Amino acid sequence: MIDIKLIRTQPDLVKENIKKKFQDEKLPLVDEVFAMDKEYREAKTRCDYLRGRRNAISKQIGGFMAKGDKDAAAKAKQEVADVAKELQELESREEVLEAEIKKRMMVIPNIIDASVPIGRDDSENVEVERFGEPVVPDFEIPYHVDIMEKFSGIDLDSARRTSGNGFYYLTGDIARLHSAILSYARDFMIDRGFTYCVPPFMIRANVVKGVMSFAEMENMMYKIEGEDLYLIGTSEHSMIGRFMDTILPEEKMPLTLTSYSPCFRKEVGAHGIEERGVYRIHQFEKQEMIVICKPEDSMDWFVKLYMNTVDFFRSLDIPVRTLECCSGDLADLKVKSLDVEAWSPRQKKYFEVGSCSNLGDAQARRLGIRIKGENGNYFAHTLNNTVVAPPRMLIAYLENNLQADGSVKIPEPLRGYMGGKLYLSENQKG
RNA sequence: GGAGACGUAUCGAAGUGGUCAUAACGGGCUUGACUCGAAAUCAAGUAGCCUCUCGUGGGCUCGAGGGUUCGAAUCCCUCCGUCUCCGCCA
Repeated sequence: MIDIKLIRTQPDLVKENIKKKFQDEKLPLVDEVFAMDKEYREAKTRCDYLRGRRNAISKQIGGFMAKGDKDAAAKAKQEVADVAKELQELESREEVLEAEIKKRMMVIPNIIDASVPIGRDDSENVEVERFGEPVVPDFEIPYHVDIMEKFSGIDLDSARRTSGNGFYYLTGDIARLHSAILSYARDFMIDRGFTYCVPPFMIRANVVKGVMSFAEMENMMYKIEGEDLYLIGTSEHSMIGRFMDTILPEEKMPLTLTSYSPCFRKEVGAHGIEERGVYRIHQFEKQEMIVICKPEDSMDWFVKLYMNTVDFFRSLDIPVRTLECCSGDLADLKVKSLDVEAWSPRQKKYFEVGSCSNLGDAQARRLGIRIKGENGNYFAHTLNNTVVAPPRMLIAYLENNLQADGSVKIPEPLRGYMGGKLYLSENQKG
C-alpha cells in the first residue's frame, strides 16, 4: 500500500508506475481515490466538528443535571439531538468513503525502484550475474525422482494415496540430506549474524492481508476450516506479522532474522502442480531470512540478502545465477525483486530456487510497523529472501553432485550433518 | 475442552454512567537543579493516529468490534488475549 499523500500530491507519478507494470486497467483508480479522498476529508472535518459539539453539549448536560436544572438539560438534549442527526448521516458517508478508498489503495501497486527493468512478464526478466561454471557432464543426468528412487529416497505413490498429488514421502538418506541441508542453512545464517527463529505455522486473516495482496492470498493460502487461521505459505508471513502494530526503537535497527518453517501452498496459479517430482508441490520446508530496517538502508540489505543465498549454494558446489524481476512480473507490494536460480545440468538451464524481495514500506504500512526516530516515527522497510527450500533444492543438489558411478558427492559443509559420509551410494535399503 | 478471575500509558494500579483521560496514587525512564561524584531531595518532561481555517485548534483510541444512552473505561453482545483450577496431551 502506498502513501495516499502520493496520490494527493503526485498522482501522475502513481499513474506512470502503474503503466510501467502494464496494469493500465488500474489507472482510473488513481483519479477515483483522489476525488474520494477530497470528499472524505471534507466529511471528516465536518464530522469532527459535530462530534466536538456533541461532546461539549453533553458535558453541559452533566453540569445541568448536577445542579438539578431539568429545563436547561432538556433544552440541551434537543440541541444535541439535532447535531446527532446530521452526524449520523455524515458518518455513514464518511465510513463508505473510507472503505472505498482503502479498497482501491490495496490494489494500487507499490512504486517500483528506478533500477527495475521494464517488461511485461517473466519472459522479460533480466539475468544479472552468473556464479560458477554451468557444467554439463559427459554422462547422462537422470530425472531427479529417478535419482532419488535409486537411493530408495522417495515414495510418491503412497503420498498420492494419503494426501494426493503434490505431496511426497522422503526416506532414508534423501530424507536425512533434506534435514541436513536445512540444519546447515540455519547455521550458515547464524554465522552471518542472523537470529534464528521458529515462528507460528498458522496465522490469522488480518496478518495474511497485511503481508500479501488479495490475489496472492487466493492462489496460495490454505484456510483452516471453522477457524480464523491460515497455514503459512512461507515463514516470512509470520515473521513480518510478528511486528504488527509495533513501534521499534531506531537504535535496534536493523532486525536480521532467519527462520525455519514448513510452507503450504495451494499453487492454483498459472503453473499448478507438476505431474511428477518435487519441483512444485503443496508442502515444502524452508529456511528464510528477513530484515526490518530504516528506509535508507533497504537497498544495501537487498544485495546482502541475495548474496547470502548465492554464497550458500556455491558452498555446495551448485552453479547459480541471479535474475532480476521485470516491472510486469513484480508482485504489487514489491519495490524490487531478484530470483536466485540454480543450474540444472539435466535441463541445461537455470531454475528458481530462491527469491529476494524489497517491499519498501508497503508491508510496514499495512501492518503498522514503525520506527521511533528522533524527529518522529516513520514506517520501516521490510525485506525477505530464501536461504534454501528443499525438497526443490534437492533437484539442484542431486543433479550437480551426481557422479559418473551413480553415487552422490557430499560437499564438505554438509558432512557433519550426514554422519561424516563423503558420498551417498545406492546399495542400501530404503 | 470445562469453571472462575481479569485486560486502563513504560510498569503496578485507582476510576463501576457525567461536570480534570495525558488519565489520581506509586514505581521506572529522560533532562535540569543541588553534589567533587553518587544516593537522597526538588523541578520539568516522559502515547499513537487522523484532520483543518496550523492554533497553548478539533476528532479518535481504556484488548478489538458492535449495541444501549443526550453522554460509556463504567451497562449489554460478539471476538481476541492473560491468569488460576480441572480435563487432555508431546
